[in-house]
Amino acid sequence: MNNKVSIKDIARIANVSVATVSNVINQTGRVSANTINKVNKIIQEQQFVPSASARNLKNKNSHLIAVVVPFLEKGILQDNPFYWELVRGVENGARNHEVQVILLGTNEDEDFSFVKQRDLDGLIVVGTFGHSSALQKVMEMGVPCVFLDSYLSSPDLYQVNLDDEAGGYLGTKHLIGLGHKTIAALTGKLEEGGVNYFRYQGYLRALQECGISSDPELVIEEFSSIQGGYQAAQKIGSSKSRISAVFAFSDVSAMGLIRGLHDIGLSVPTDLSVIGFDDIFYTQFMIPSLTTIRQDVLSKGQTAVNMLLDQINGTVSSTRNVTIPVSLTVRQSTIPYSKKV
Amino acid sequence: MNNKVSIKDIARIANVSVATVSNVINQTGRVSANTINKVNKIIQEQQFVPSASARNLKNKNSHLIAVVVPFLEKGILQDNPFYWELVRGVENGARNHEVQVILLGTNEDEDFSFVKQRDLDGLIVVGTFGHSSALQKVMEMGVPCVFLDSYLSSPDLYQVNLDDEAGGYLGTKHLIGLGHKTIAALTGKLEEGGVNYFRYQGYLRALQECGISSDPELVIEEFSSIQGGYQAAQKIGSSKSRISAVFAFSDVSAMGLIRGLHDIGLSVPTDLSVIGFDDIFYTQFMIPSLTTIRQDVLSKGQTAVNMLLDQINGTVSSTRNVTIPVSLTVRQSTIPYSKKV
DNA sequence: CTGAAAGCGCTTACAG
DNA sequence: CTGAAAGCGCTTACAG
Repeated sequence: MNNKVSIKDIARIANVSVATVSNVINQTGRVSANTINKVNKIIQEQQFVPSASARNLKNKNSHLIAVVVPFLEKGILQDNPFYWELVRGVENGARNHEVQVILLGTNEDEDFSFVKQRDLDGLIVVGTFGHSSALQKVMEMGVPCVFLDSYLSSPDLYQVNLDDEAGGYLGTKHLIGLGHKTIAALTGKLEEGGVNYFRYQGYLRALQECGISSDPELVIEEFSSIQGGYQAAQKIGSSKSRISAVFAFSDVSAMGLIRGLHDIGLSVPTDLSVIGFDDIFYTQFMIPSLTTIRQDVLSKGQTAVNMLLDQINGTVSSTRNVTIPVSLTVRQSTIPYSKKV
Repeated sequence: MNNKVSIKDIARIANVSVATVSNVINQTGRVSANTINKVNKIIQEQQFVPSASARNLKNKNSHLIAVVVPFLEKGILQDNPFYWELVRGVENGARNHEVQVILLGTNEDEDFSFVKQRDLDGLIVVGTFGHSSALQKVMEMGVPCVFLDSYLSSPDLYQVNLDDEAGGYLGTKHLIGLGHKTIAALTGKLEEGGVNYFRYQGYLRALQECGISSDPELVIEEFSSIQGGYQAAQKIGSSKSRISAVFAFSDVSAMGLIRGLHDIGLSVPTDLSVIGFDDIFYTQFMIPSLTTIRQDVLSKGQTAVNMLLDQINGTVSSTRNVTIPVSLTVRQSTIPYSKKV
């Protein structure tokens, strides 16, 4: 390629030692103002950029972090705009601190050898579970790590989670407040300790608080995707219970659901009220626009990098556990039970 | 951190030289079967992973590529699921070839010094223009590179583009075939040589072919986003021309448009037909579902990595220019002019 | 078939 | 204030 100029070349041209060049680059040691200027000028002229590999070899820090997201199926990342939002946040946070981010998909049998191989400074792992082997391996390596949406029980771990329980509660309360009593929950897979699990707990709490008994028949565990939502419509349409509202635990499943209901002759919100979760970009433009529980995914990503960098730099950060708040955004897809046709 | 084991440790334990260990790792030189077994066993036991930095320092290849995507605003990546789709494709393609991918946002004044710094094997650059300074810099460095959606005139450059002109043509023909004659184009920014520009050329060609004169009044250059589409609805609603159909050059703008029309009392498709472009994940679940020009973004990303890796490995690849095909997907948002109410 | 040695491009005590 | 030298963990001729 281009015959790269090295610190040696700079030293030769400037008539100083490489140690001195190194010192001006890193602003270490004592160097005279004159030398500093001379060397810097030559660095400019030669467009010299220090080699990350060589530095890494000495320093053991790569200024590289990886964001590790789970694969949907073998070898392909999840088809969910949610991850993009997250990754955007991470890129943004990392950029301001001069570390670069490697994007990596993993399945359960990942051995995380890339961490050693590249001497990664840290890891952001999204959506693991307590029983996952990933967790074990990462802990063994002792590499700085922040877990996202993972709800791990060990208090030593750095984690950022959403206030999922509150979200489940808020959404359900909203529906109850509108006079709905038979409220289905389109939960997605309900793994104990998973994101959906906590949203479900919030749903239950709201119900209980209002003296509405929960009914297992109203819990639909369809896969939390647009297709899952679409299929759930069938079950809801044919339910014996007189469901008047549905709480979908993701916006994408709400979207699929609404279309599914439409296809079997049920309209939102006139026949059923629907509330989603996430507040992805399209919700406010849907017809009807979607009432939802809002979370700030971008800031979730940013928070995660910041925690990671604090950890890497040994900055004392007292909090290992951050919970991102949620809020209710009311739009057109939910109406009072009394206005139902 | 963890006291990493090096090739030296392996050599010591195995009672051989580091050269020999290196040879078994890389399957180079001549090593006896016995030694190979012995060394490999120890490598396993010690969970030895060679240091990428050390290797890179010798070999000058980092097994690292970067995908460079433009920022929306200062420091934050574009809020468009399209990029996630692309990046997914890249990750997938890279994974199979043991290179890892760094995700990087850039603005116009990026100096690309990270390429030298990290000794990147290659670059995938999305959405540049011919006049961009990025292009200049990348060419100067002589680093292997593939441009996506960039339409650069130099024939030496490796490029992957969509058949945008055909897309514009196909969509317009569809509308004309349905009997529409006054067809607005919601183009997004029309930079010459840009993606939207070619879609627009296709639109013009279809019009001309059918003897319909084009009318500049029907071209709306609103920003190609959901908000842009929403705002465009105003212009269309208040147009003097009796517009019966709109070709939105992106699905997201079509989504915003449909909602915007709805808010001023116009329904799709009864009052106006609307066709989009891209076929993003939600289109078929919209109410009405969206007729659109489909492109396979995932395979676009995969194609790009493959071209890049061929280039890096010096594999003879005759084609420097790949054009991804488009197709028309007819759904509910477009109906015959005659059925208009 | 195996090993000693140089060198990739840096940083970091240490001496002066 | 400046420089000589060792060393980070590998690879690669070269000798044997």
